[in-house]
Amino acid sequence: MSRALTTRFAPSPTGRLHLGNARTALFAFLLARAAGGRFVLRVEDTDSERSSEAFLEAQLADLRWLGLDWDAGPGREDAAGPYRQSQRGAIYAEHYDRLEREGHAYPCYCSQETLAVARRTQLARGEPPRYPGTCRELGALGRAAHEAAGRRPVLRFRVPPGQSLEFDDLVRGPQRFATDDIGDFVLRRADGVPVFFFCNALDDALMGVTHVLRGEDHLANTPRQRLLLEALGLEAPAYGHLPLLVGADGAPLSKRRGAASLGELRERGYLPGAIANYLLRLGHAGAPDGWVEPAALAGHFALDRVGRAPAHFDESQLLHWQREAVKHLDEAACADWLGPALPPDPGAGARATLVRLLRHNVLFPLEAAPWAAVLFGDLPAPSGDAEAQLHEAGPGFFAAARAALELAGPDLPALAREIRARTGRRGADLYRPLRAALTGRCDGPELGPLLAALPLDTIRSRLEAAEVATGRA
RNA sequence: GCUCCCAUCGUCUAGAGGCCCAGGACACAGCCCUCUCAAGGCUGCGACGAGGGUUCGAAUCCCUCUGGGAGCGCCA
Repeated sequence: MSRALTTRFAPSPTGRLHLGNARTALFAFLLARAAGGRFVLRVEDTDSERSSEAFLEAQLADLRWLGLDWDAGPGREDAAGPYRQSQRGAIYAEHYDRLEREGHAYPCYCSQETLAVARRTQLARGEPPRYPGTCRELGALGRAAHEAAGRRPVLRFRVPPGQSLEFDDLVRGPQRFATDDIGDFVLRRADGVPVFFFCNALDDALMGVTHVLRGEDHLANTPRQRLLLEALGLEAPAYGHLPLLVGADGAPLSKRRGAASLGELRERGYLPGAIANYLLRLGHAGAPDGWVEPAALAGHFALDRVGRAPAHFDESQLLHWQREAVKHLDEAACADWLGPALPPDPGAGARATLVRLLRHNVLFPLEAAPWAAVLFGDLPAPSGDAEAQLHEAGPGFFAAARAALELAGPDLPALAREIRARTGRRGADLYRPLRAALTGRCDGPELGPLLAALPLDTIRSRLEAAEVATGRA
């Protein structure tokens, strides 16, 4: 029976997720969904020093927000769990024993200083730095001596010499490595903590992962991990290495260089669909030109359309997808999105009115906030161009507008007709000063609905204020 | 230092020897529409990193250079 295609995302909770992580996660998720397979989330928290519960919670929240639901992982345990590496110590111990028993791994007592010196000399000689093999053939006696001296060994994998390793990378094609280019690598630190190479590969195999998508920086790890799994008699997944995401300066995105985290983008009001639509097209061809609904994303993802060159993150592109995302928001979702940025309770139904008015006029919730004041509070001081608009029209215009309002009411077509009859103004000459007086600015939603949403008294007093401000005789 | 990878408009990309004096999207500029902003429509700007080959013909194949990236850890 063939296993369902299974992918995974395996973050370390040592910080917030950034866009590069998000893209890797998204692609893995889409690959699974496109094939009707499974998506697993595994937490690589073996480094208790740097991992934190708070980061873990934040990462899980960010992934859920992006729409990446895992079939197995934290909160969705199954027989292959636990899905936190910090809870898998017994499993690792068992495999360490086996590796050592069968001669695939050996204890190494070399000090870090010794190794650093060796590395330096190798580098100076123009050789690649590699473990010199000092402890490789250490007998029982030698070990006993080190132990007696109180040294704690690391466990090293014995890389078989003289072999050529070949495999197909899911995105980069055929790869070939020589085992002679790979030094014996560490599987377990002296303090007993398992290292990435080991638990990452082992867990993938144990959790039934069939396709691993990860950053290009892991490409050279792949032969080691395949070697390791082979020694354990486990089936290795297929690996695909995604090109890195780089910033405008061409340097890889990293949190410490100010790359925005997913969480920050979210706090700034970006919509998950905007992020996903952008990411789908970053270093990946074949997506249609227009907006793709989140649920349809998987249908547009194909591994063979993933590029091999580093992709630049460009916020103006993200902004475009944000615009699309807002456009495709329904009213309820829009209210949820805008809600937190609006004042507590501008009054019954007021919030819904605001949302309806602003739906197509703002890109971020922050831009909506000032409108709450415009509609239901005191008018902020007019902008410069609004003020110019006011003076261009003059007090007579606003006096006429006030009189017209008493006759026609707040219905824009009727009101405009009445004002036109009294002032001779029409079109832009009529609407723009009206807008300026009513909102204190020159941009914003359509005037008709705006007028209908404003209390009649507010309209009156703002027209009067404009008349006074422009110098009523 | 050594090994490996990558290279088309500002950005994401199409392009797998003639369909390409290179197509699309975003951005930018202009025009139209319009009470404004946005949206929408139209037009424009804009690239095969350089040099050598191979070929009747190269963005596509080969070589060199340049530029960028990755890896070589008791980091993940």
